[in-house]
Amino acid sequence: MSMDKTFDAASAEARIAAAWEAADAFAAGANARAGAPAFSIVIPPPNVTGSLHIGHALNNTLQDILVRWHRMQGHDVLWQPGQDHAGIATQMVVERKLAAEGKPPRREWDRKDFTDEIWKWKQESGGTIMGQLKRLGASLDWSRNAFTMSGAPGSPPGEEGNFHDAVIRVFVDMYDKGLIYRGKRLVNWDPHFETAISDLEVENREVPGHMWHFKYPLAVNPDTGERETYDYVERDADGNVTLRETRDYISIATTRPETMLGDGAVAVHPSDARYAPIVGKLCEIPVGPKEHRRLIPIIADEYPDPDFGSGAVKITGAHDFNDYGVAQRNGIPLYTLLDSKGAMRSDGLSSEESARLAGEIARGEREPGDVGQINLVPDDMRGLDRYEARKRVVADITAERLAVTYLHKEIDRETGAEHLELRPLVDAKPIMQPFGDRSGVVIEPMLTDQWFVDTPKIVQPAIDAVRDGRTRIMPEQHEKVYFHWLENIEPWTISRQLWWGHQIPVWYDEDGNQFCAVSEAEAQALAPGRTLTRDPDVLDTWFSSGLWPIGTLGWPEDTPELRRYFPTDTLVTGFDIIFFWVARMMMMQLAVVGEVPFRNVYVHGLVRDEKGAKMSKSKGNVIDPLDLIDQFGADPLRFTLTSMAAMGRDPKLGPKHVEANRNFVTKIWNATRFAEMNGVFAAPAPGQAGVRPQPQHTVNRWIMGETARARLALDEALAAYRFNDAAQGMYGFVWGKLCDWYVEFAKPLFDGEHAGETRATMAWVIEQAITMLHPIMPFVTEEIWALTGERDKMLVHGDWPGYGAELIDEHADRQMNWVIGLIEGVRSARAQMGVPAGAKLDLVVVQADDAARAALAANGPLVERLARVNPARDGEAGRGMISVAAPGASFALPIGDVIDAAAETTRLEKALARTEKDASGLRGRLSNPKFARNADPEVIEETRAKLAELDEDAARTRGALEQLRSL
RNA sequence: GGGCGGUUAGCUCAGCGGUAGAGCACUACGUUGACAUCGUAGUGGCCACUGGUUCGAUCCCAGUACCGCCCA
Repeated sequence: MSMDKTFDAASAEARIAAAWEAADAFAAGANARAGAPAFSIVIPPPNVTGSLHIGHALNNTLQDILVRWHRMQGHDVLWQPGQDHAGIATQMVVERKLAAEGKPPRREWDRKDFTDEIWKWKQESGGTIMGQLKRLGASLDWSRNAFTMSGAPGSPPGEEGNFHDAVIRVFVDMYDKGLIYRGKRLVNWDPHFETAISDLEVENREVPGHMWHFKYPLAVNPDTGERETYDYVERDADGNVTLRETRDYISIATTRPETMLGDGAVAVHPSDARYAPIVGKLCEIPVGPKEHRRLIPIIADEYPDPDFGSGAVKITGAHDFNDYGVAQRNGIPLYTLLDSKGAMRSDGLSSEESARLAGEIARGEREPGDVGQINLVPDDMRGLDRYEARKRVVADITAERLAVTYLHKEIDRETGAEHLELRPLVDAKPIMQPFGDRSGVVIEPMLTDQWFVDTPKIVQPAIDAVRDGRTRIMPEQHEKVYFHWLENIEPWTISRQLWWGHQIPVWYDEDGNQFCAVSEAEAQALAPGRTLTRDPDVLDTWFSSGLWPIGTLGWPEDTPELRRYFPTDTLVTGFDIIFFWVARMMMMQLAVVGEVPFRNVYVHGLVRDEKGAKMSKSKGNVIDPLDLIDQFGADPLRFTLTSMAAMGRDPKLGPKHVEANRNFVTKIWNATRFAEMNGVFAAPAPGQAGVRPQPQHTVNRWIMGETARARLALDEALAAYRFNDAAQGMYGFVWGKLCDWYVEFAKPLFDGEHAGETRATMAWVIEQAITMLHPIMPFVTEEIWALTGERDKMLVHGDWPGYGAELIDEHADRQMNWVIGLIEGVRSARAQMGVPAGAKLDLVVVQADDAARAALAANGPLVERLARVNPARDGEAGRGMISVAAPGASFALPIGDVIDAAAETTRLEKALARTEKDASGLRGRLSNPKFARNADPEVIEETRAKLAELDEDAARTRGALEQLRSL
């Protein structure tokens, strides 16, 4: 056997992945010891429309590390795969596909035929991301792949499963407990998809907008036939009057003039003295045909901010969430103006009839009741798009001179004549607007009938579970976010006006009574003799993903998996779905099975580009993990993401980082290759492979201790979810200890009396290193494992080491650190004095204590080789020599007559200055009486010892300097 | 406006009571039995600012500035 010069990731990864799959290596319980504890993770289900992005790569790498780590410890591991059906996104993908194929739009399809099309699409293209996860090396139990729509009516063969049953069962259960209800509420409406969406699916973005200022004339007093007037008074902070005028109008500001048509009131703050005289009076909405102008009341409410705009706010309860609240509090009717596409309504009563009824309501002559039939859109605006209607309203009001105006002065450049003009006051200013996160269109608040989960009723157990530690969220700061959201929770809109999803299991009879049951037959049994119609809406996808932990394990059946793996151990996820998903899973699992879904939640950051910018298609800075895998291999990508996964930090990723870690893979590969070339893995004695050697030589004893330290640090880091520490610790051990020192130390030993034990030790250390690295870099380690011995199982099922401090030999440790220090000292002195790297120098022992002599005697050949010196001999420092100090010893290196005394003096003085600076700091501390009085005695002792060491070091350097000067 | 973070070497980040570390980058040297995807040595920091607590603060506390993110 001989190894190639580098690891060929491209060919090896496919081969190894196939071998794992053939061996069923990731199946639940694979490699489990008898009686081992269970460890389970459910994957955050990617959208069925999704493909692997860098966030998935991070998320699944971290899960895979935990899973492989536990599996190698012999635990009973399940990593549950699956996808969610992504209602809106999937429907959108298939609608687009049909359009591209020249087929009719969805509304012209039969519902069943359309969902059949989606199922067809799902079976052809829905598995993309699963294949991509395999390329990443994710060790999910593929045989258990789940889907949030499995088992739904109409699902094709191969999509049988319990998920639909679970979802329906939970809905019925929660309905029966009064936790789900239907009601007419203001919800976020997506005019593109023509469906309600939850507030979490709305993105608020600041966009350039306009604020118009309009005058609402006060009503005409029927007694006098004149418009009402009032004294409008403005005062400064000291109460001095700054403006006083008589007005017959109230001025309001709005960013949405088209909604004026549906105004139900004008509101001012109760403390606002400017408008106190007219609260309770009526004013006129200044749009629409003159003969149908409506009067609305001026009311007082806490909502308006007196300092904002004019301080008066128009109230359109059916089209704004804040206004809705004001309308509810004050009994103001909610007039709907828009249809489901975001155009002005053209249904309902005529505008004349509507205006008449609305007028009666405003004057208190009629109870508001259900105002759904009232359509206050004037005839000539019916059917207009919302933005067209806005232009029309603004133009009409301005033409009528009811816009608030300012005097615009223009001086003619040629004639110098002044031209004065009244212009409408329009502030161009950024406004926050809601957008649908899927459609990208502006969301409309709409008054519609929807289904809600009464979240305030089920939220407390989810809060308590984290409060009392049954579920732990890491990093801790996210607990605050979690609590804050749950403590201020709003009802959750769960109905969607879509076809792709779990249809709501509620039927209505002729009178609109509701019958909720798991099937039509059962609903019919509840309503004997009545004709039932099923609610056409489907459930929010997150309602089903909320049941992911129990649903994937077979609930509502009482399966062995559910008993074995639930609650799951750890959920690994991004902070962006703490609300969407984590909090809802907590609420729902607790509501349905009375148990937390997971014990730990590890929240990782968002992968950014190397400059720290969010990746986005529009910025063009998206990094495709598959490109990186193609270019460098999956292991370097995984290692890079892991080493950047510091808790609470966003990884900043660039290709050069991955390249650097590809070099790390090459480094391990070549260390192994070196070992292999030196017969390290050749024919071990029977039974010797994998057995821990018991070497005598300090070098071998030392590296075993370092291996144990690495193992302790690694397990500690992984147990604390400090993935970056795990990766960086292994990097330091493999590169800094194993390759830089141990391999170099071993070279001379291969020819001596310790050759046998050195080969055995090196074989063991490399085996340990790849075992420990396997969870982070599964491919290259599996390959090395196969190349370096006859194995009875793959490394994916390798035995996780359990050794620790007992392998650390203090004596070997001290001695090798001394040797390393000496070699570094000699190298440093040589380099600074410009001694050619190839030149071999004498090593003169000027002075040495017993320990130093023993260390030197035991490791002579190592020092000679790595410091490039001849065997040490006793002697005096003298002309042409440079000085090197090591603990308990000083050395001199003759570098010939050409020694640059000045350079050597500079070098030593620099070293001395450093030492003295450190020493004086310590001395200052020790001489401070308060330190002596208050500090821990142990600390004082340590400080003294450190100072003594520094003093000794300084004295040695000073001696060398003196000698240099005397020559 | 409310909340949560961050500010440490040129860059990316660790450290979080005892006077600062890593990787990358940079400089010089170098093909010594695996590795140039490499080796050796080095340069580089008022640990954002201002106070406080403490024998001692990069670390704890309070405030300020700037930069992010989330929610209004």
